[in-house]
Amino acid sequence: MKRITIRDVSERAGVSTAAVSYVLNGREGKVSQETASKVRRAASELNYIPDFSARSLAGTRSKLIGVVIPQTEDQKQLLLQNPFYSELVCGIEARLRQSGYHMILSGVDKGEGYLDTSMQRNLDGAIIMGIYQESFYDDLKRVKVPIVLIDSYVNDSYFQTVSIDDEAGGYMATKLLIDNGHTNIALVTGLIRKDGVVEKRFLGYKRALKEAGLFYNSDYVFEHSVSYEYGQEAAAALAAGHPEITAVFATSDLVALGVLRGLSDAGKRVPEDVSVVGFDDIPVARMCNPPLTTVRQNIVARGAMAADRLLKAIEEGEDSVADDPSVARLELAIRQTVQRLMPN
Amino acid sequence: MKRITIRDVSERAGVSTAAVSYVLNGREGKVSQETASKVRRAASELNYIPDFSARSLAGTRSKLIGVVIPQTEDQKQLLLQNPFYSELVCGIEARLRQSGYHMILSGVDKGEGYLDTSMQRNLDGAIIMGIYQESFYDDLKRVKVPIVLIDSYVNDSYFQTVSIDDEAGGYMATKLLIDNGHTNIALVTGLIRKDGVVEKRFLGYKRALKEAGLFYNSDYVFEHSVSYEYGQEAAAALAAGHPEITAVFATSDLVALGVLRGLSDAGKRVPEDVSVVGFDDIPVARMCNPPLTTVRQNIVARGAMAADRLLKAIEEGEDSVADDPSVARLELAIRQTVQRLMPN
DNA sequence: TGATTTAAGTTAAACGCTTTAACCAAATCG
DNA sequence: CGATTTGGTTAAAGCGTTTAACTTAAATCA
Repeated sequence: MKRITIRDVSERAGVSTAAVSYVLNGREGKVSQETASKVRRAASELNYIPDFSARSLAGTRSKLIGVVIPQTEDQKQLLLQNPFYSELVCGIEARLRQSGYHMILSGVDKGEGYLDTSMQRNLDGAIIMGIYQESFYDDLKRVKVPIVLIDSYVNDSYFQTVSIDDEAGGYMATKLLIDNGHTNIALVTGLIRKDGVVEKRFLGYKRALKEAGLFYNSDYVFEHSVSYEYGQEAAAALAAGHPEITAVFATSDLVALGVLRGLSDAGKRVPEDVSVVGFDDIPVARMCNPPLTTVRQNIVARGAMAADRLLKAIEEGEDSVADDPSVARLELAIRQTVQRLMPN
Repeated sequence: MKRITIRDVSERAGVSTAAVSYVLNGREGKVSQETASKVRRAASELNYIPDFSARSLAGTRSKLIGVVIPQTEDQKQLLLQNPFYSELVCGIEARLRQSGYHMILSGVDKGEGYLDTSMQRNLDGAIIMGIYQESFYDDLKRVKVPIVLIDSYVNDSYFQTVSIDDEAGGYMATKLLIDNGHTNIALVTGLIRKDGVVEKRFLGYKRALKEAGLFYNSDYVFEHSVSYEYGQEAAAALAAGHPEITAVFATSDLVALGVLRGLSDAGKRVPEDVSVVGFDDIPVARMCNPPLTTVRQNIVARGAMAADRLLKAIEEGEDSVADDPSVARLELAIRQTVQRLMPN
């Protein structure tokens, strides 16, 4: 399939290639209405498709966005198995496509090497999900291209963020349990790093307890990793060691699912014996058995927000960047894993 | 960040840019060991990163692979929510990255417009999942670039495929149920199109029945769409209309999960009253309650296979393409949704 | 020894596009 | 009426690579 170039179009329209370029890039005022329409006609008759490599080389936009998600430690695979990330990617892709951009999706190895990718491909911008080591963010800044962070509390005004109020979410979940009469409420969660998503949710948990006049008992927090397996493990430990616990707040649905299984294996019924609330509302949350009560964030919408912000920054230049972080809305998805505690 | 070009490297090494290019692309024999190492040193001292746009323009490989997955009808979003696709993408991405390629992930609108993308970006190849209208494949062929199809029985030797033995899988699932004493076995499935994945599984189902001397009863096949919702719906219908049914084969785990819910809503217990077997073994299959017995295909591995095939075709040229389709292995994942039927 | 092949590099064109400086009428001005 | 502006257009210079064609020097051969 022979490539149709801008030159072919210009010849057909009887104008110069520059004129064609002007028309096709919407440089108003540089060209008369008449030639503009001649050019457009020629282009569509020839079925002209611009070559983005050439465009990119010539110094304009590549219309390529880098999207980074964490990868599994062992296999070096994308963490796309985590529905949370897939959903985000869905939201991002749809919005980018709609604006004529394409997405290069990749995992990064310990935060290294992405600088190369970015330069090789002349990326116009990037969306980064997850948390990486410091040096990764330094690299990112050196590329001098707009960047949006999702799920990250990196404190640097260079980056834009699209976040949720994790603290409020943690509070909502815990409050729901308290309102249902629970007082011994466990927290099952990934590692609580300083300034991480998880820490905020943890803080919300503590605030709710305090507000209700309940003691915060550090024996009730099970903290390790964000995975189904850990949820299961923690539930087993908790059922065995703390029979007085009647409710669990898991800071991620994936973990909550594990908790469900762990409790069931330990002979506890949900929600009769123990209530459980998760966080995220990934699609499985409503498919599992019993359907999981959880804190819903509209993940797809959040992806779209991130894309919007990025595109805005790219197209309207640095100046347009709002430095208030976008904060997506949160609500409770009440399903069947929380039950009022019957005083016995 | 000023871009370091091949010219900078050449000057530093005291050779021509051509020499640098030869060295960096491993053109053996064009250049002496001595200059080669001078060049390499210079390149690494300057931290040279080649510009892929320029490479692509100059007529060599873009090192970009297009990956296409279906999108939802309504929202125009990627169907990445379906874990089956996410897993494939994981496998593909890991392998591509490892070989220095990048992936442009996108959905296509009714099979249209992808030709453009492909030409704009000078894609080196593409991996297509799902099934599209005829014209899409015609477009694909016109780009003259290697293409691997996943989950598609398009009968055209131009395309390479990475498939599984769907018929055998359908047979395995059904046989498992028969071996457990079931005779009234329903099939819940997406639309059975001619030459589709689903048809093959359906054929396996029929073969197992026939082989066991059981009647094929078309009232027992519930055929509509591959979704949780439909599984739920079908299960309701089946429980209400055919109480004699004691087992269900769902041709996809997503559907099977719906069936689980539908049965439970209808007051049927799984596996005590009705046994269920799914297909795919997506991660949720082991997380749901009870854990789903299903036909396992190693989805991630299949993605990797697809990537391997594609890279081979790209790097070793057309001639190297094996025209035997790769067929991935299948096995039963026995969990807790199938029970021996007690004669009453 | 002289002719010929080979090895090691270099030069310069090409890839398809954007963009700037220059150009040319035609219109406007003093 | 000559000088200046202006709207419209063009030719040409990159952008960073690759590669075919060419050069030169050294090695091989008869």
